[in-house]
Amino acid sequence: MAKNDKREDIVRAALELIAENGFHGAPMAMIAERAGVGAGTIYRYFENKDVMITELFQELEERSYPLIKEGYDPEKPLRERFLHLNTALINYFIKNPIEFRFIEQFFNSPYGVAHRRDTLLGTKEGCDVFKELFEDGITRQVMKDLPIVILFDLAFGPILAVARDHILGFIALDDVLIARTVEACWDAIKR
Amino acid sequence: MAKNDKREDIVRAALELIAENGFHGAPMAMIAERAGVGAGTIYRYFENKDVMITELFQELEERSYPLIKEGYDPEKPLRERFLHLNTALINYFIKNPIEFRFIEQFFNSPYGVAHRRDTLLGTKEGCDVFKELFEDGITRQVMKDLPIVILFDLAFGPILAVARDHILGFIALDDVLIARTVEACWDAIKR
DNA sequence: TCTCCCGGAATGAATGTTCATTCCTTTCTA
DNA sequence: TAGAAAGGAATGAACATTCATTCCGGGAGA
Repeated sequence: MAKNDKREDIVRAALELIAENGFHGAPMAMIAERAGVGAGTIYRYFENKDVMITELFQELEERSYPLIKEGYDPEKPLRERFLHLNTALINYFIKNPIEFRFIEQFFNSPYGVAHRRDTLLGTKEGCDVFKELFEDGITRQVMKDLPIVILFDLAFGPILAVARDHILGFIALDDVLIARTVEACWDAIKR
Repeated sequence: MAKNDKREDIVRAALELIAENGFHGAPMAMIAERAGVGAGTIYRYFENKDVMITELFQELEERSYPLIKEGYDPEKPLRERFLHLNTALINYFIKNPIEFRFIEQFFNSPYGVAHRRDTLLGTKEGCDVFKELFEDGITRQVMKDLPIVILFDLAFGPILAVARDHILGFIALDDVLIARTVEACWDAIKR
């Protein structure tokens, strides 16, 4: 029990500090202090900082994936499925700003490039639902016949940008604005 | 003459190393070595690393802005103007991958957030042409009536993502693919 | 024409700081 | 009381920055 508590404290502290200040604004000593833990203790739970960051990301991924798929019905029409997923995604981001900022940092770092390479090219599970959705959309001629990667970019590029602008305070998203933004993404990929 | 040469060498070396390895993979000593210059020499041209990075970005901005505006005709119809600008932008990125990667690093760092704040909220010149274009599009009811910031994100989010994926080798863009991607961005923002 | 200085430019070893990681000590727990 | 867990001072590597020293071009004087 105490073991998991301590690990949880470290994870939360690392997440917060990295989200706030980036990887290089989150020294291990500072993470330890915020977690209320000795500097050496972190190394009882994680081999080193790199491993810690990678595991942190994986845990976030596993935690968020079910939330985003919640209520997803693969029998519904394509458009509806897309709107559902993208709305869930943007809502997850703005309701979990700390997590979002960490994910952003992760993707914009060497870790993220490797991860993207595995996901897009390799044989790694992950965005299965999205991939299926796009492949389905192309074969049924509902979406533009573009490489999957470009469809991804058209669909998620703006979502990430909008979420970031909301979290940084450049816009104030509400449900209406979110719905209209997601619709606009649909316009970009639909035929 | 020799003076500018040396400064040029430093700028080029810094640009390359930061684009390749990020800010933290480009120590001053390494920049100096690649520039063929003593470590102390850099400080004859730039007050410190922060100032160097900021000036680097400003120089890139000044150099690229005219290239993107080249051939832009404010009298043409909105759609045509948008396609022209966005195509020029993506072409600039994929023809200058080093510059693109540096700009990406810059925007995904505390430097970039400050810059974005100034550009979007403050009274800083910069994306005048784009801002005018979007405002024009909204008042003429050709574009969706969304906050300018969201239109920016819909238009440029995918462009950045696609350029990155091309440069990292995840897709191979050609003129046709570029044209179709830019059209898709137009679909996202048009009414 | 040749020599000798002078001053700014360039250099890179030295400095001080920040950090990840280690490892010996202390504190729990069973 | 033994053994595991936690703590945090110590270590050493990596860095940005400084500064005493060297280099070099060109101008004055012979």
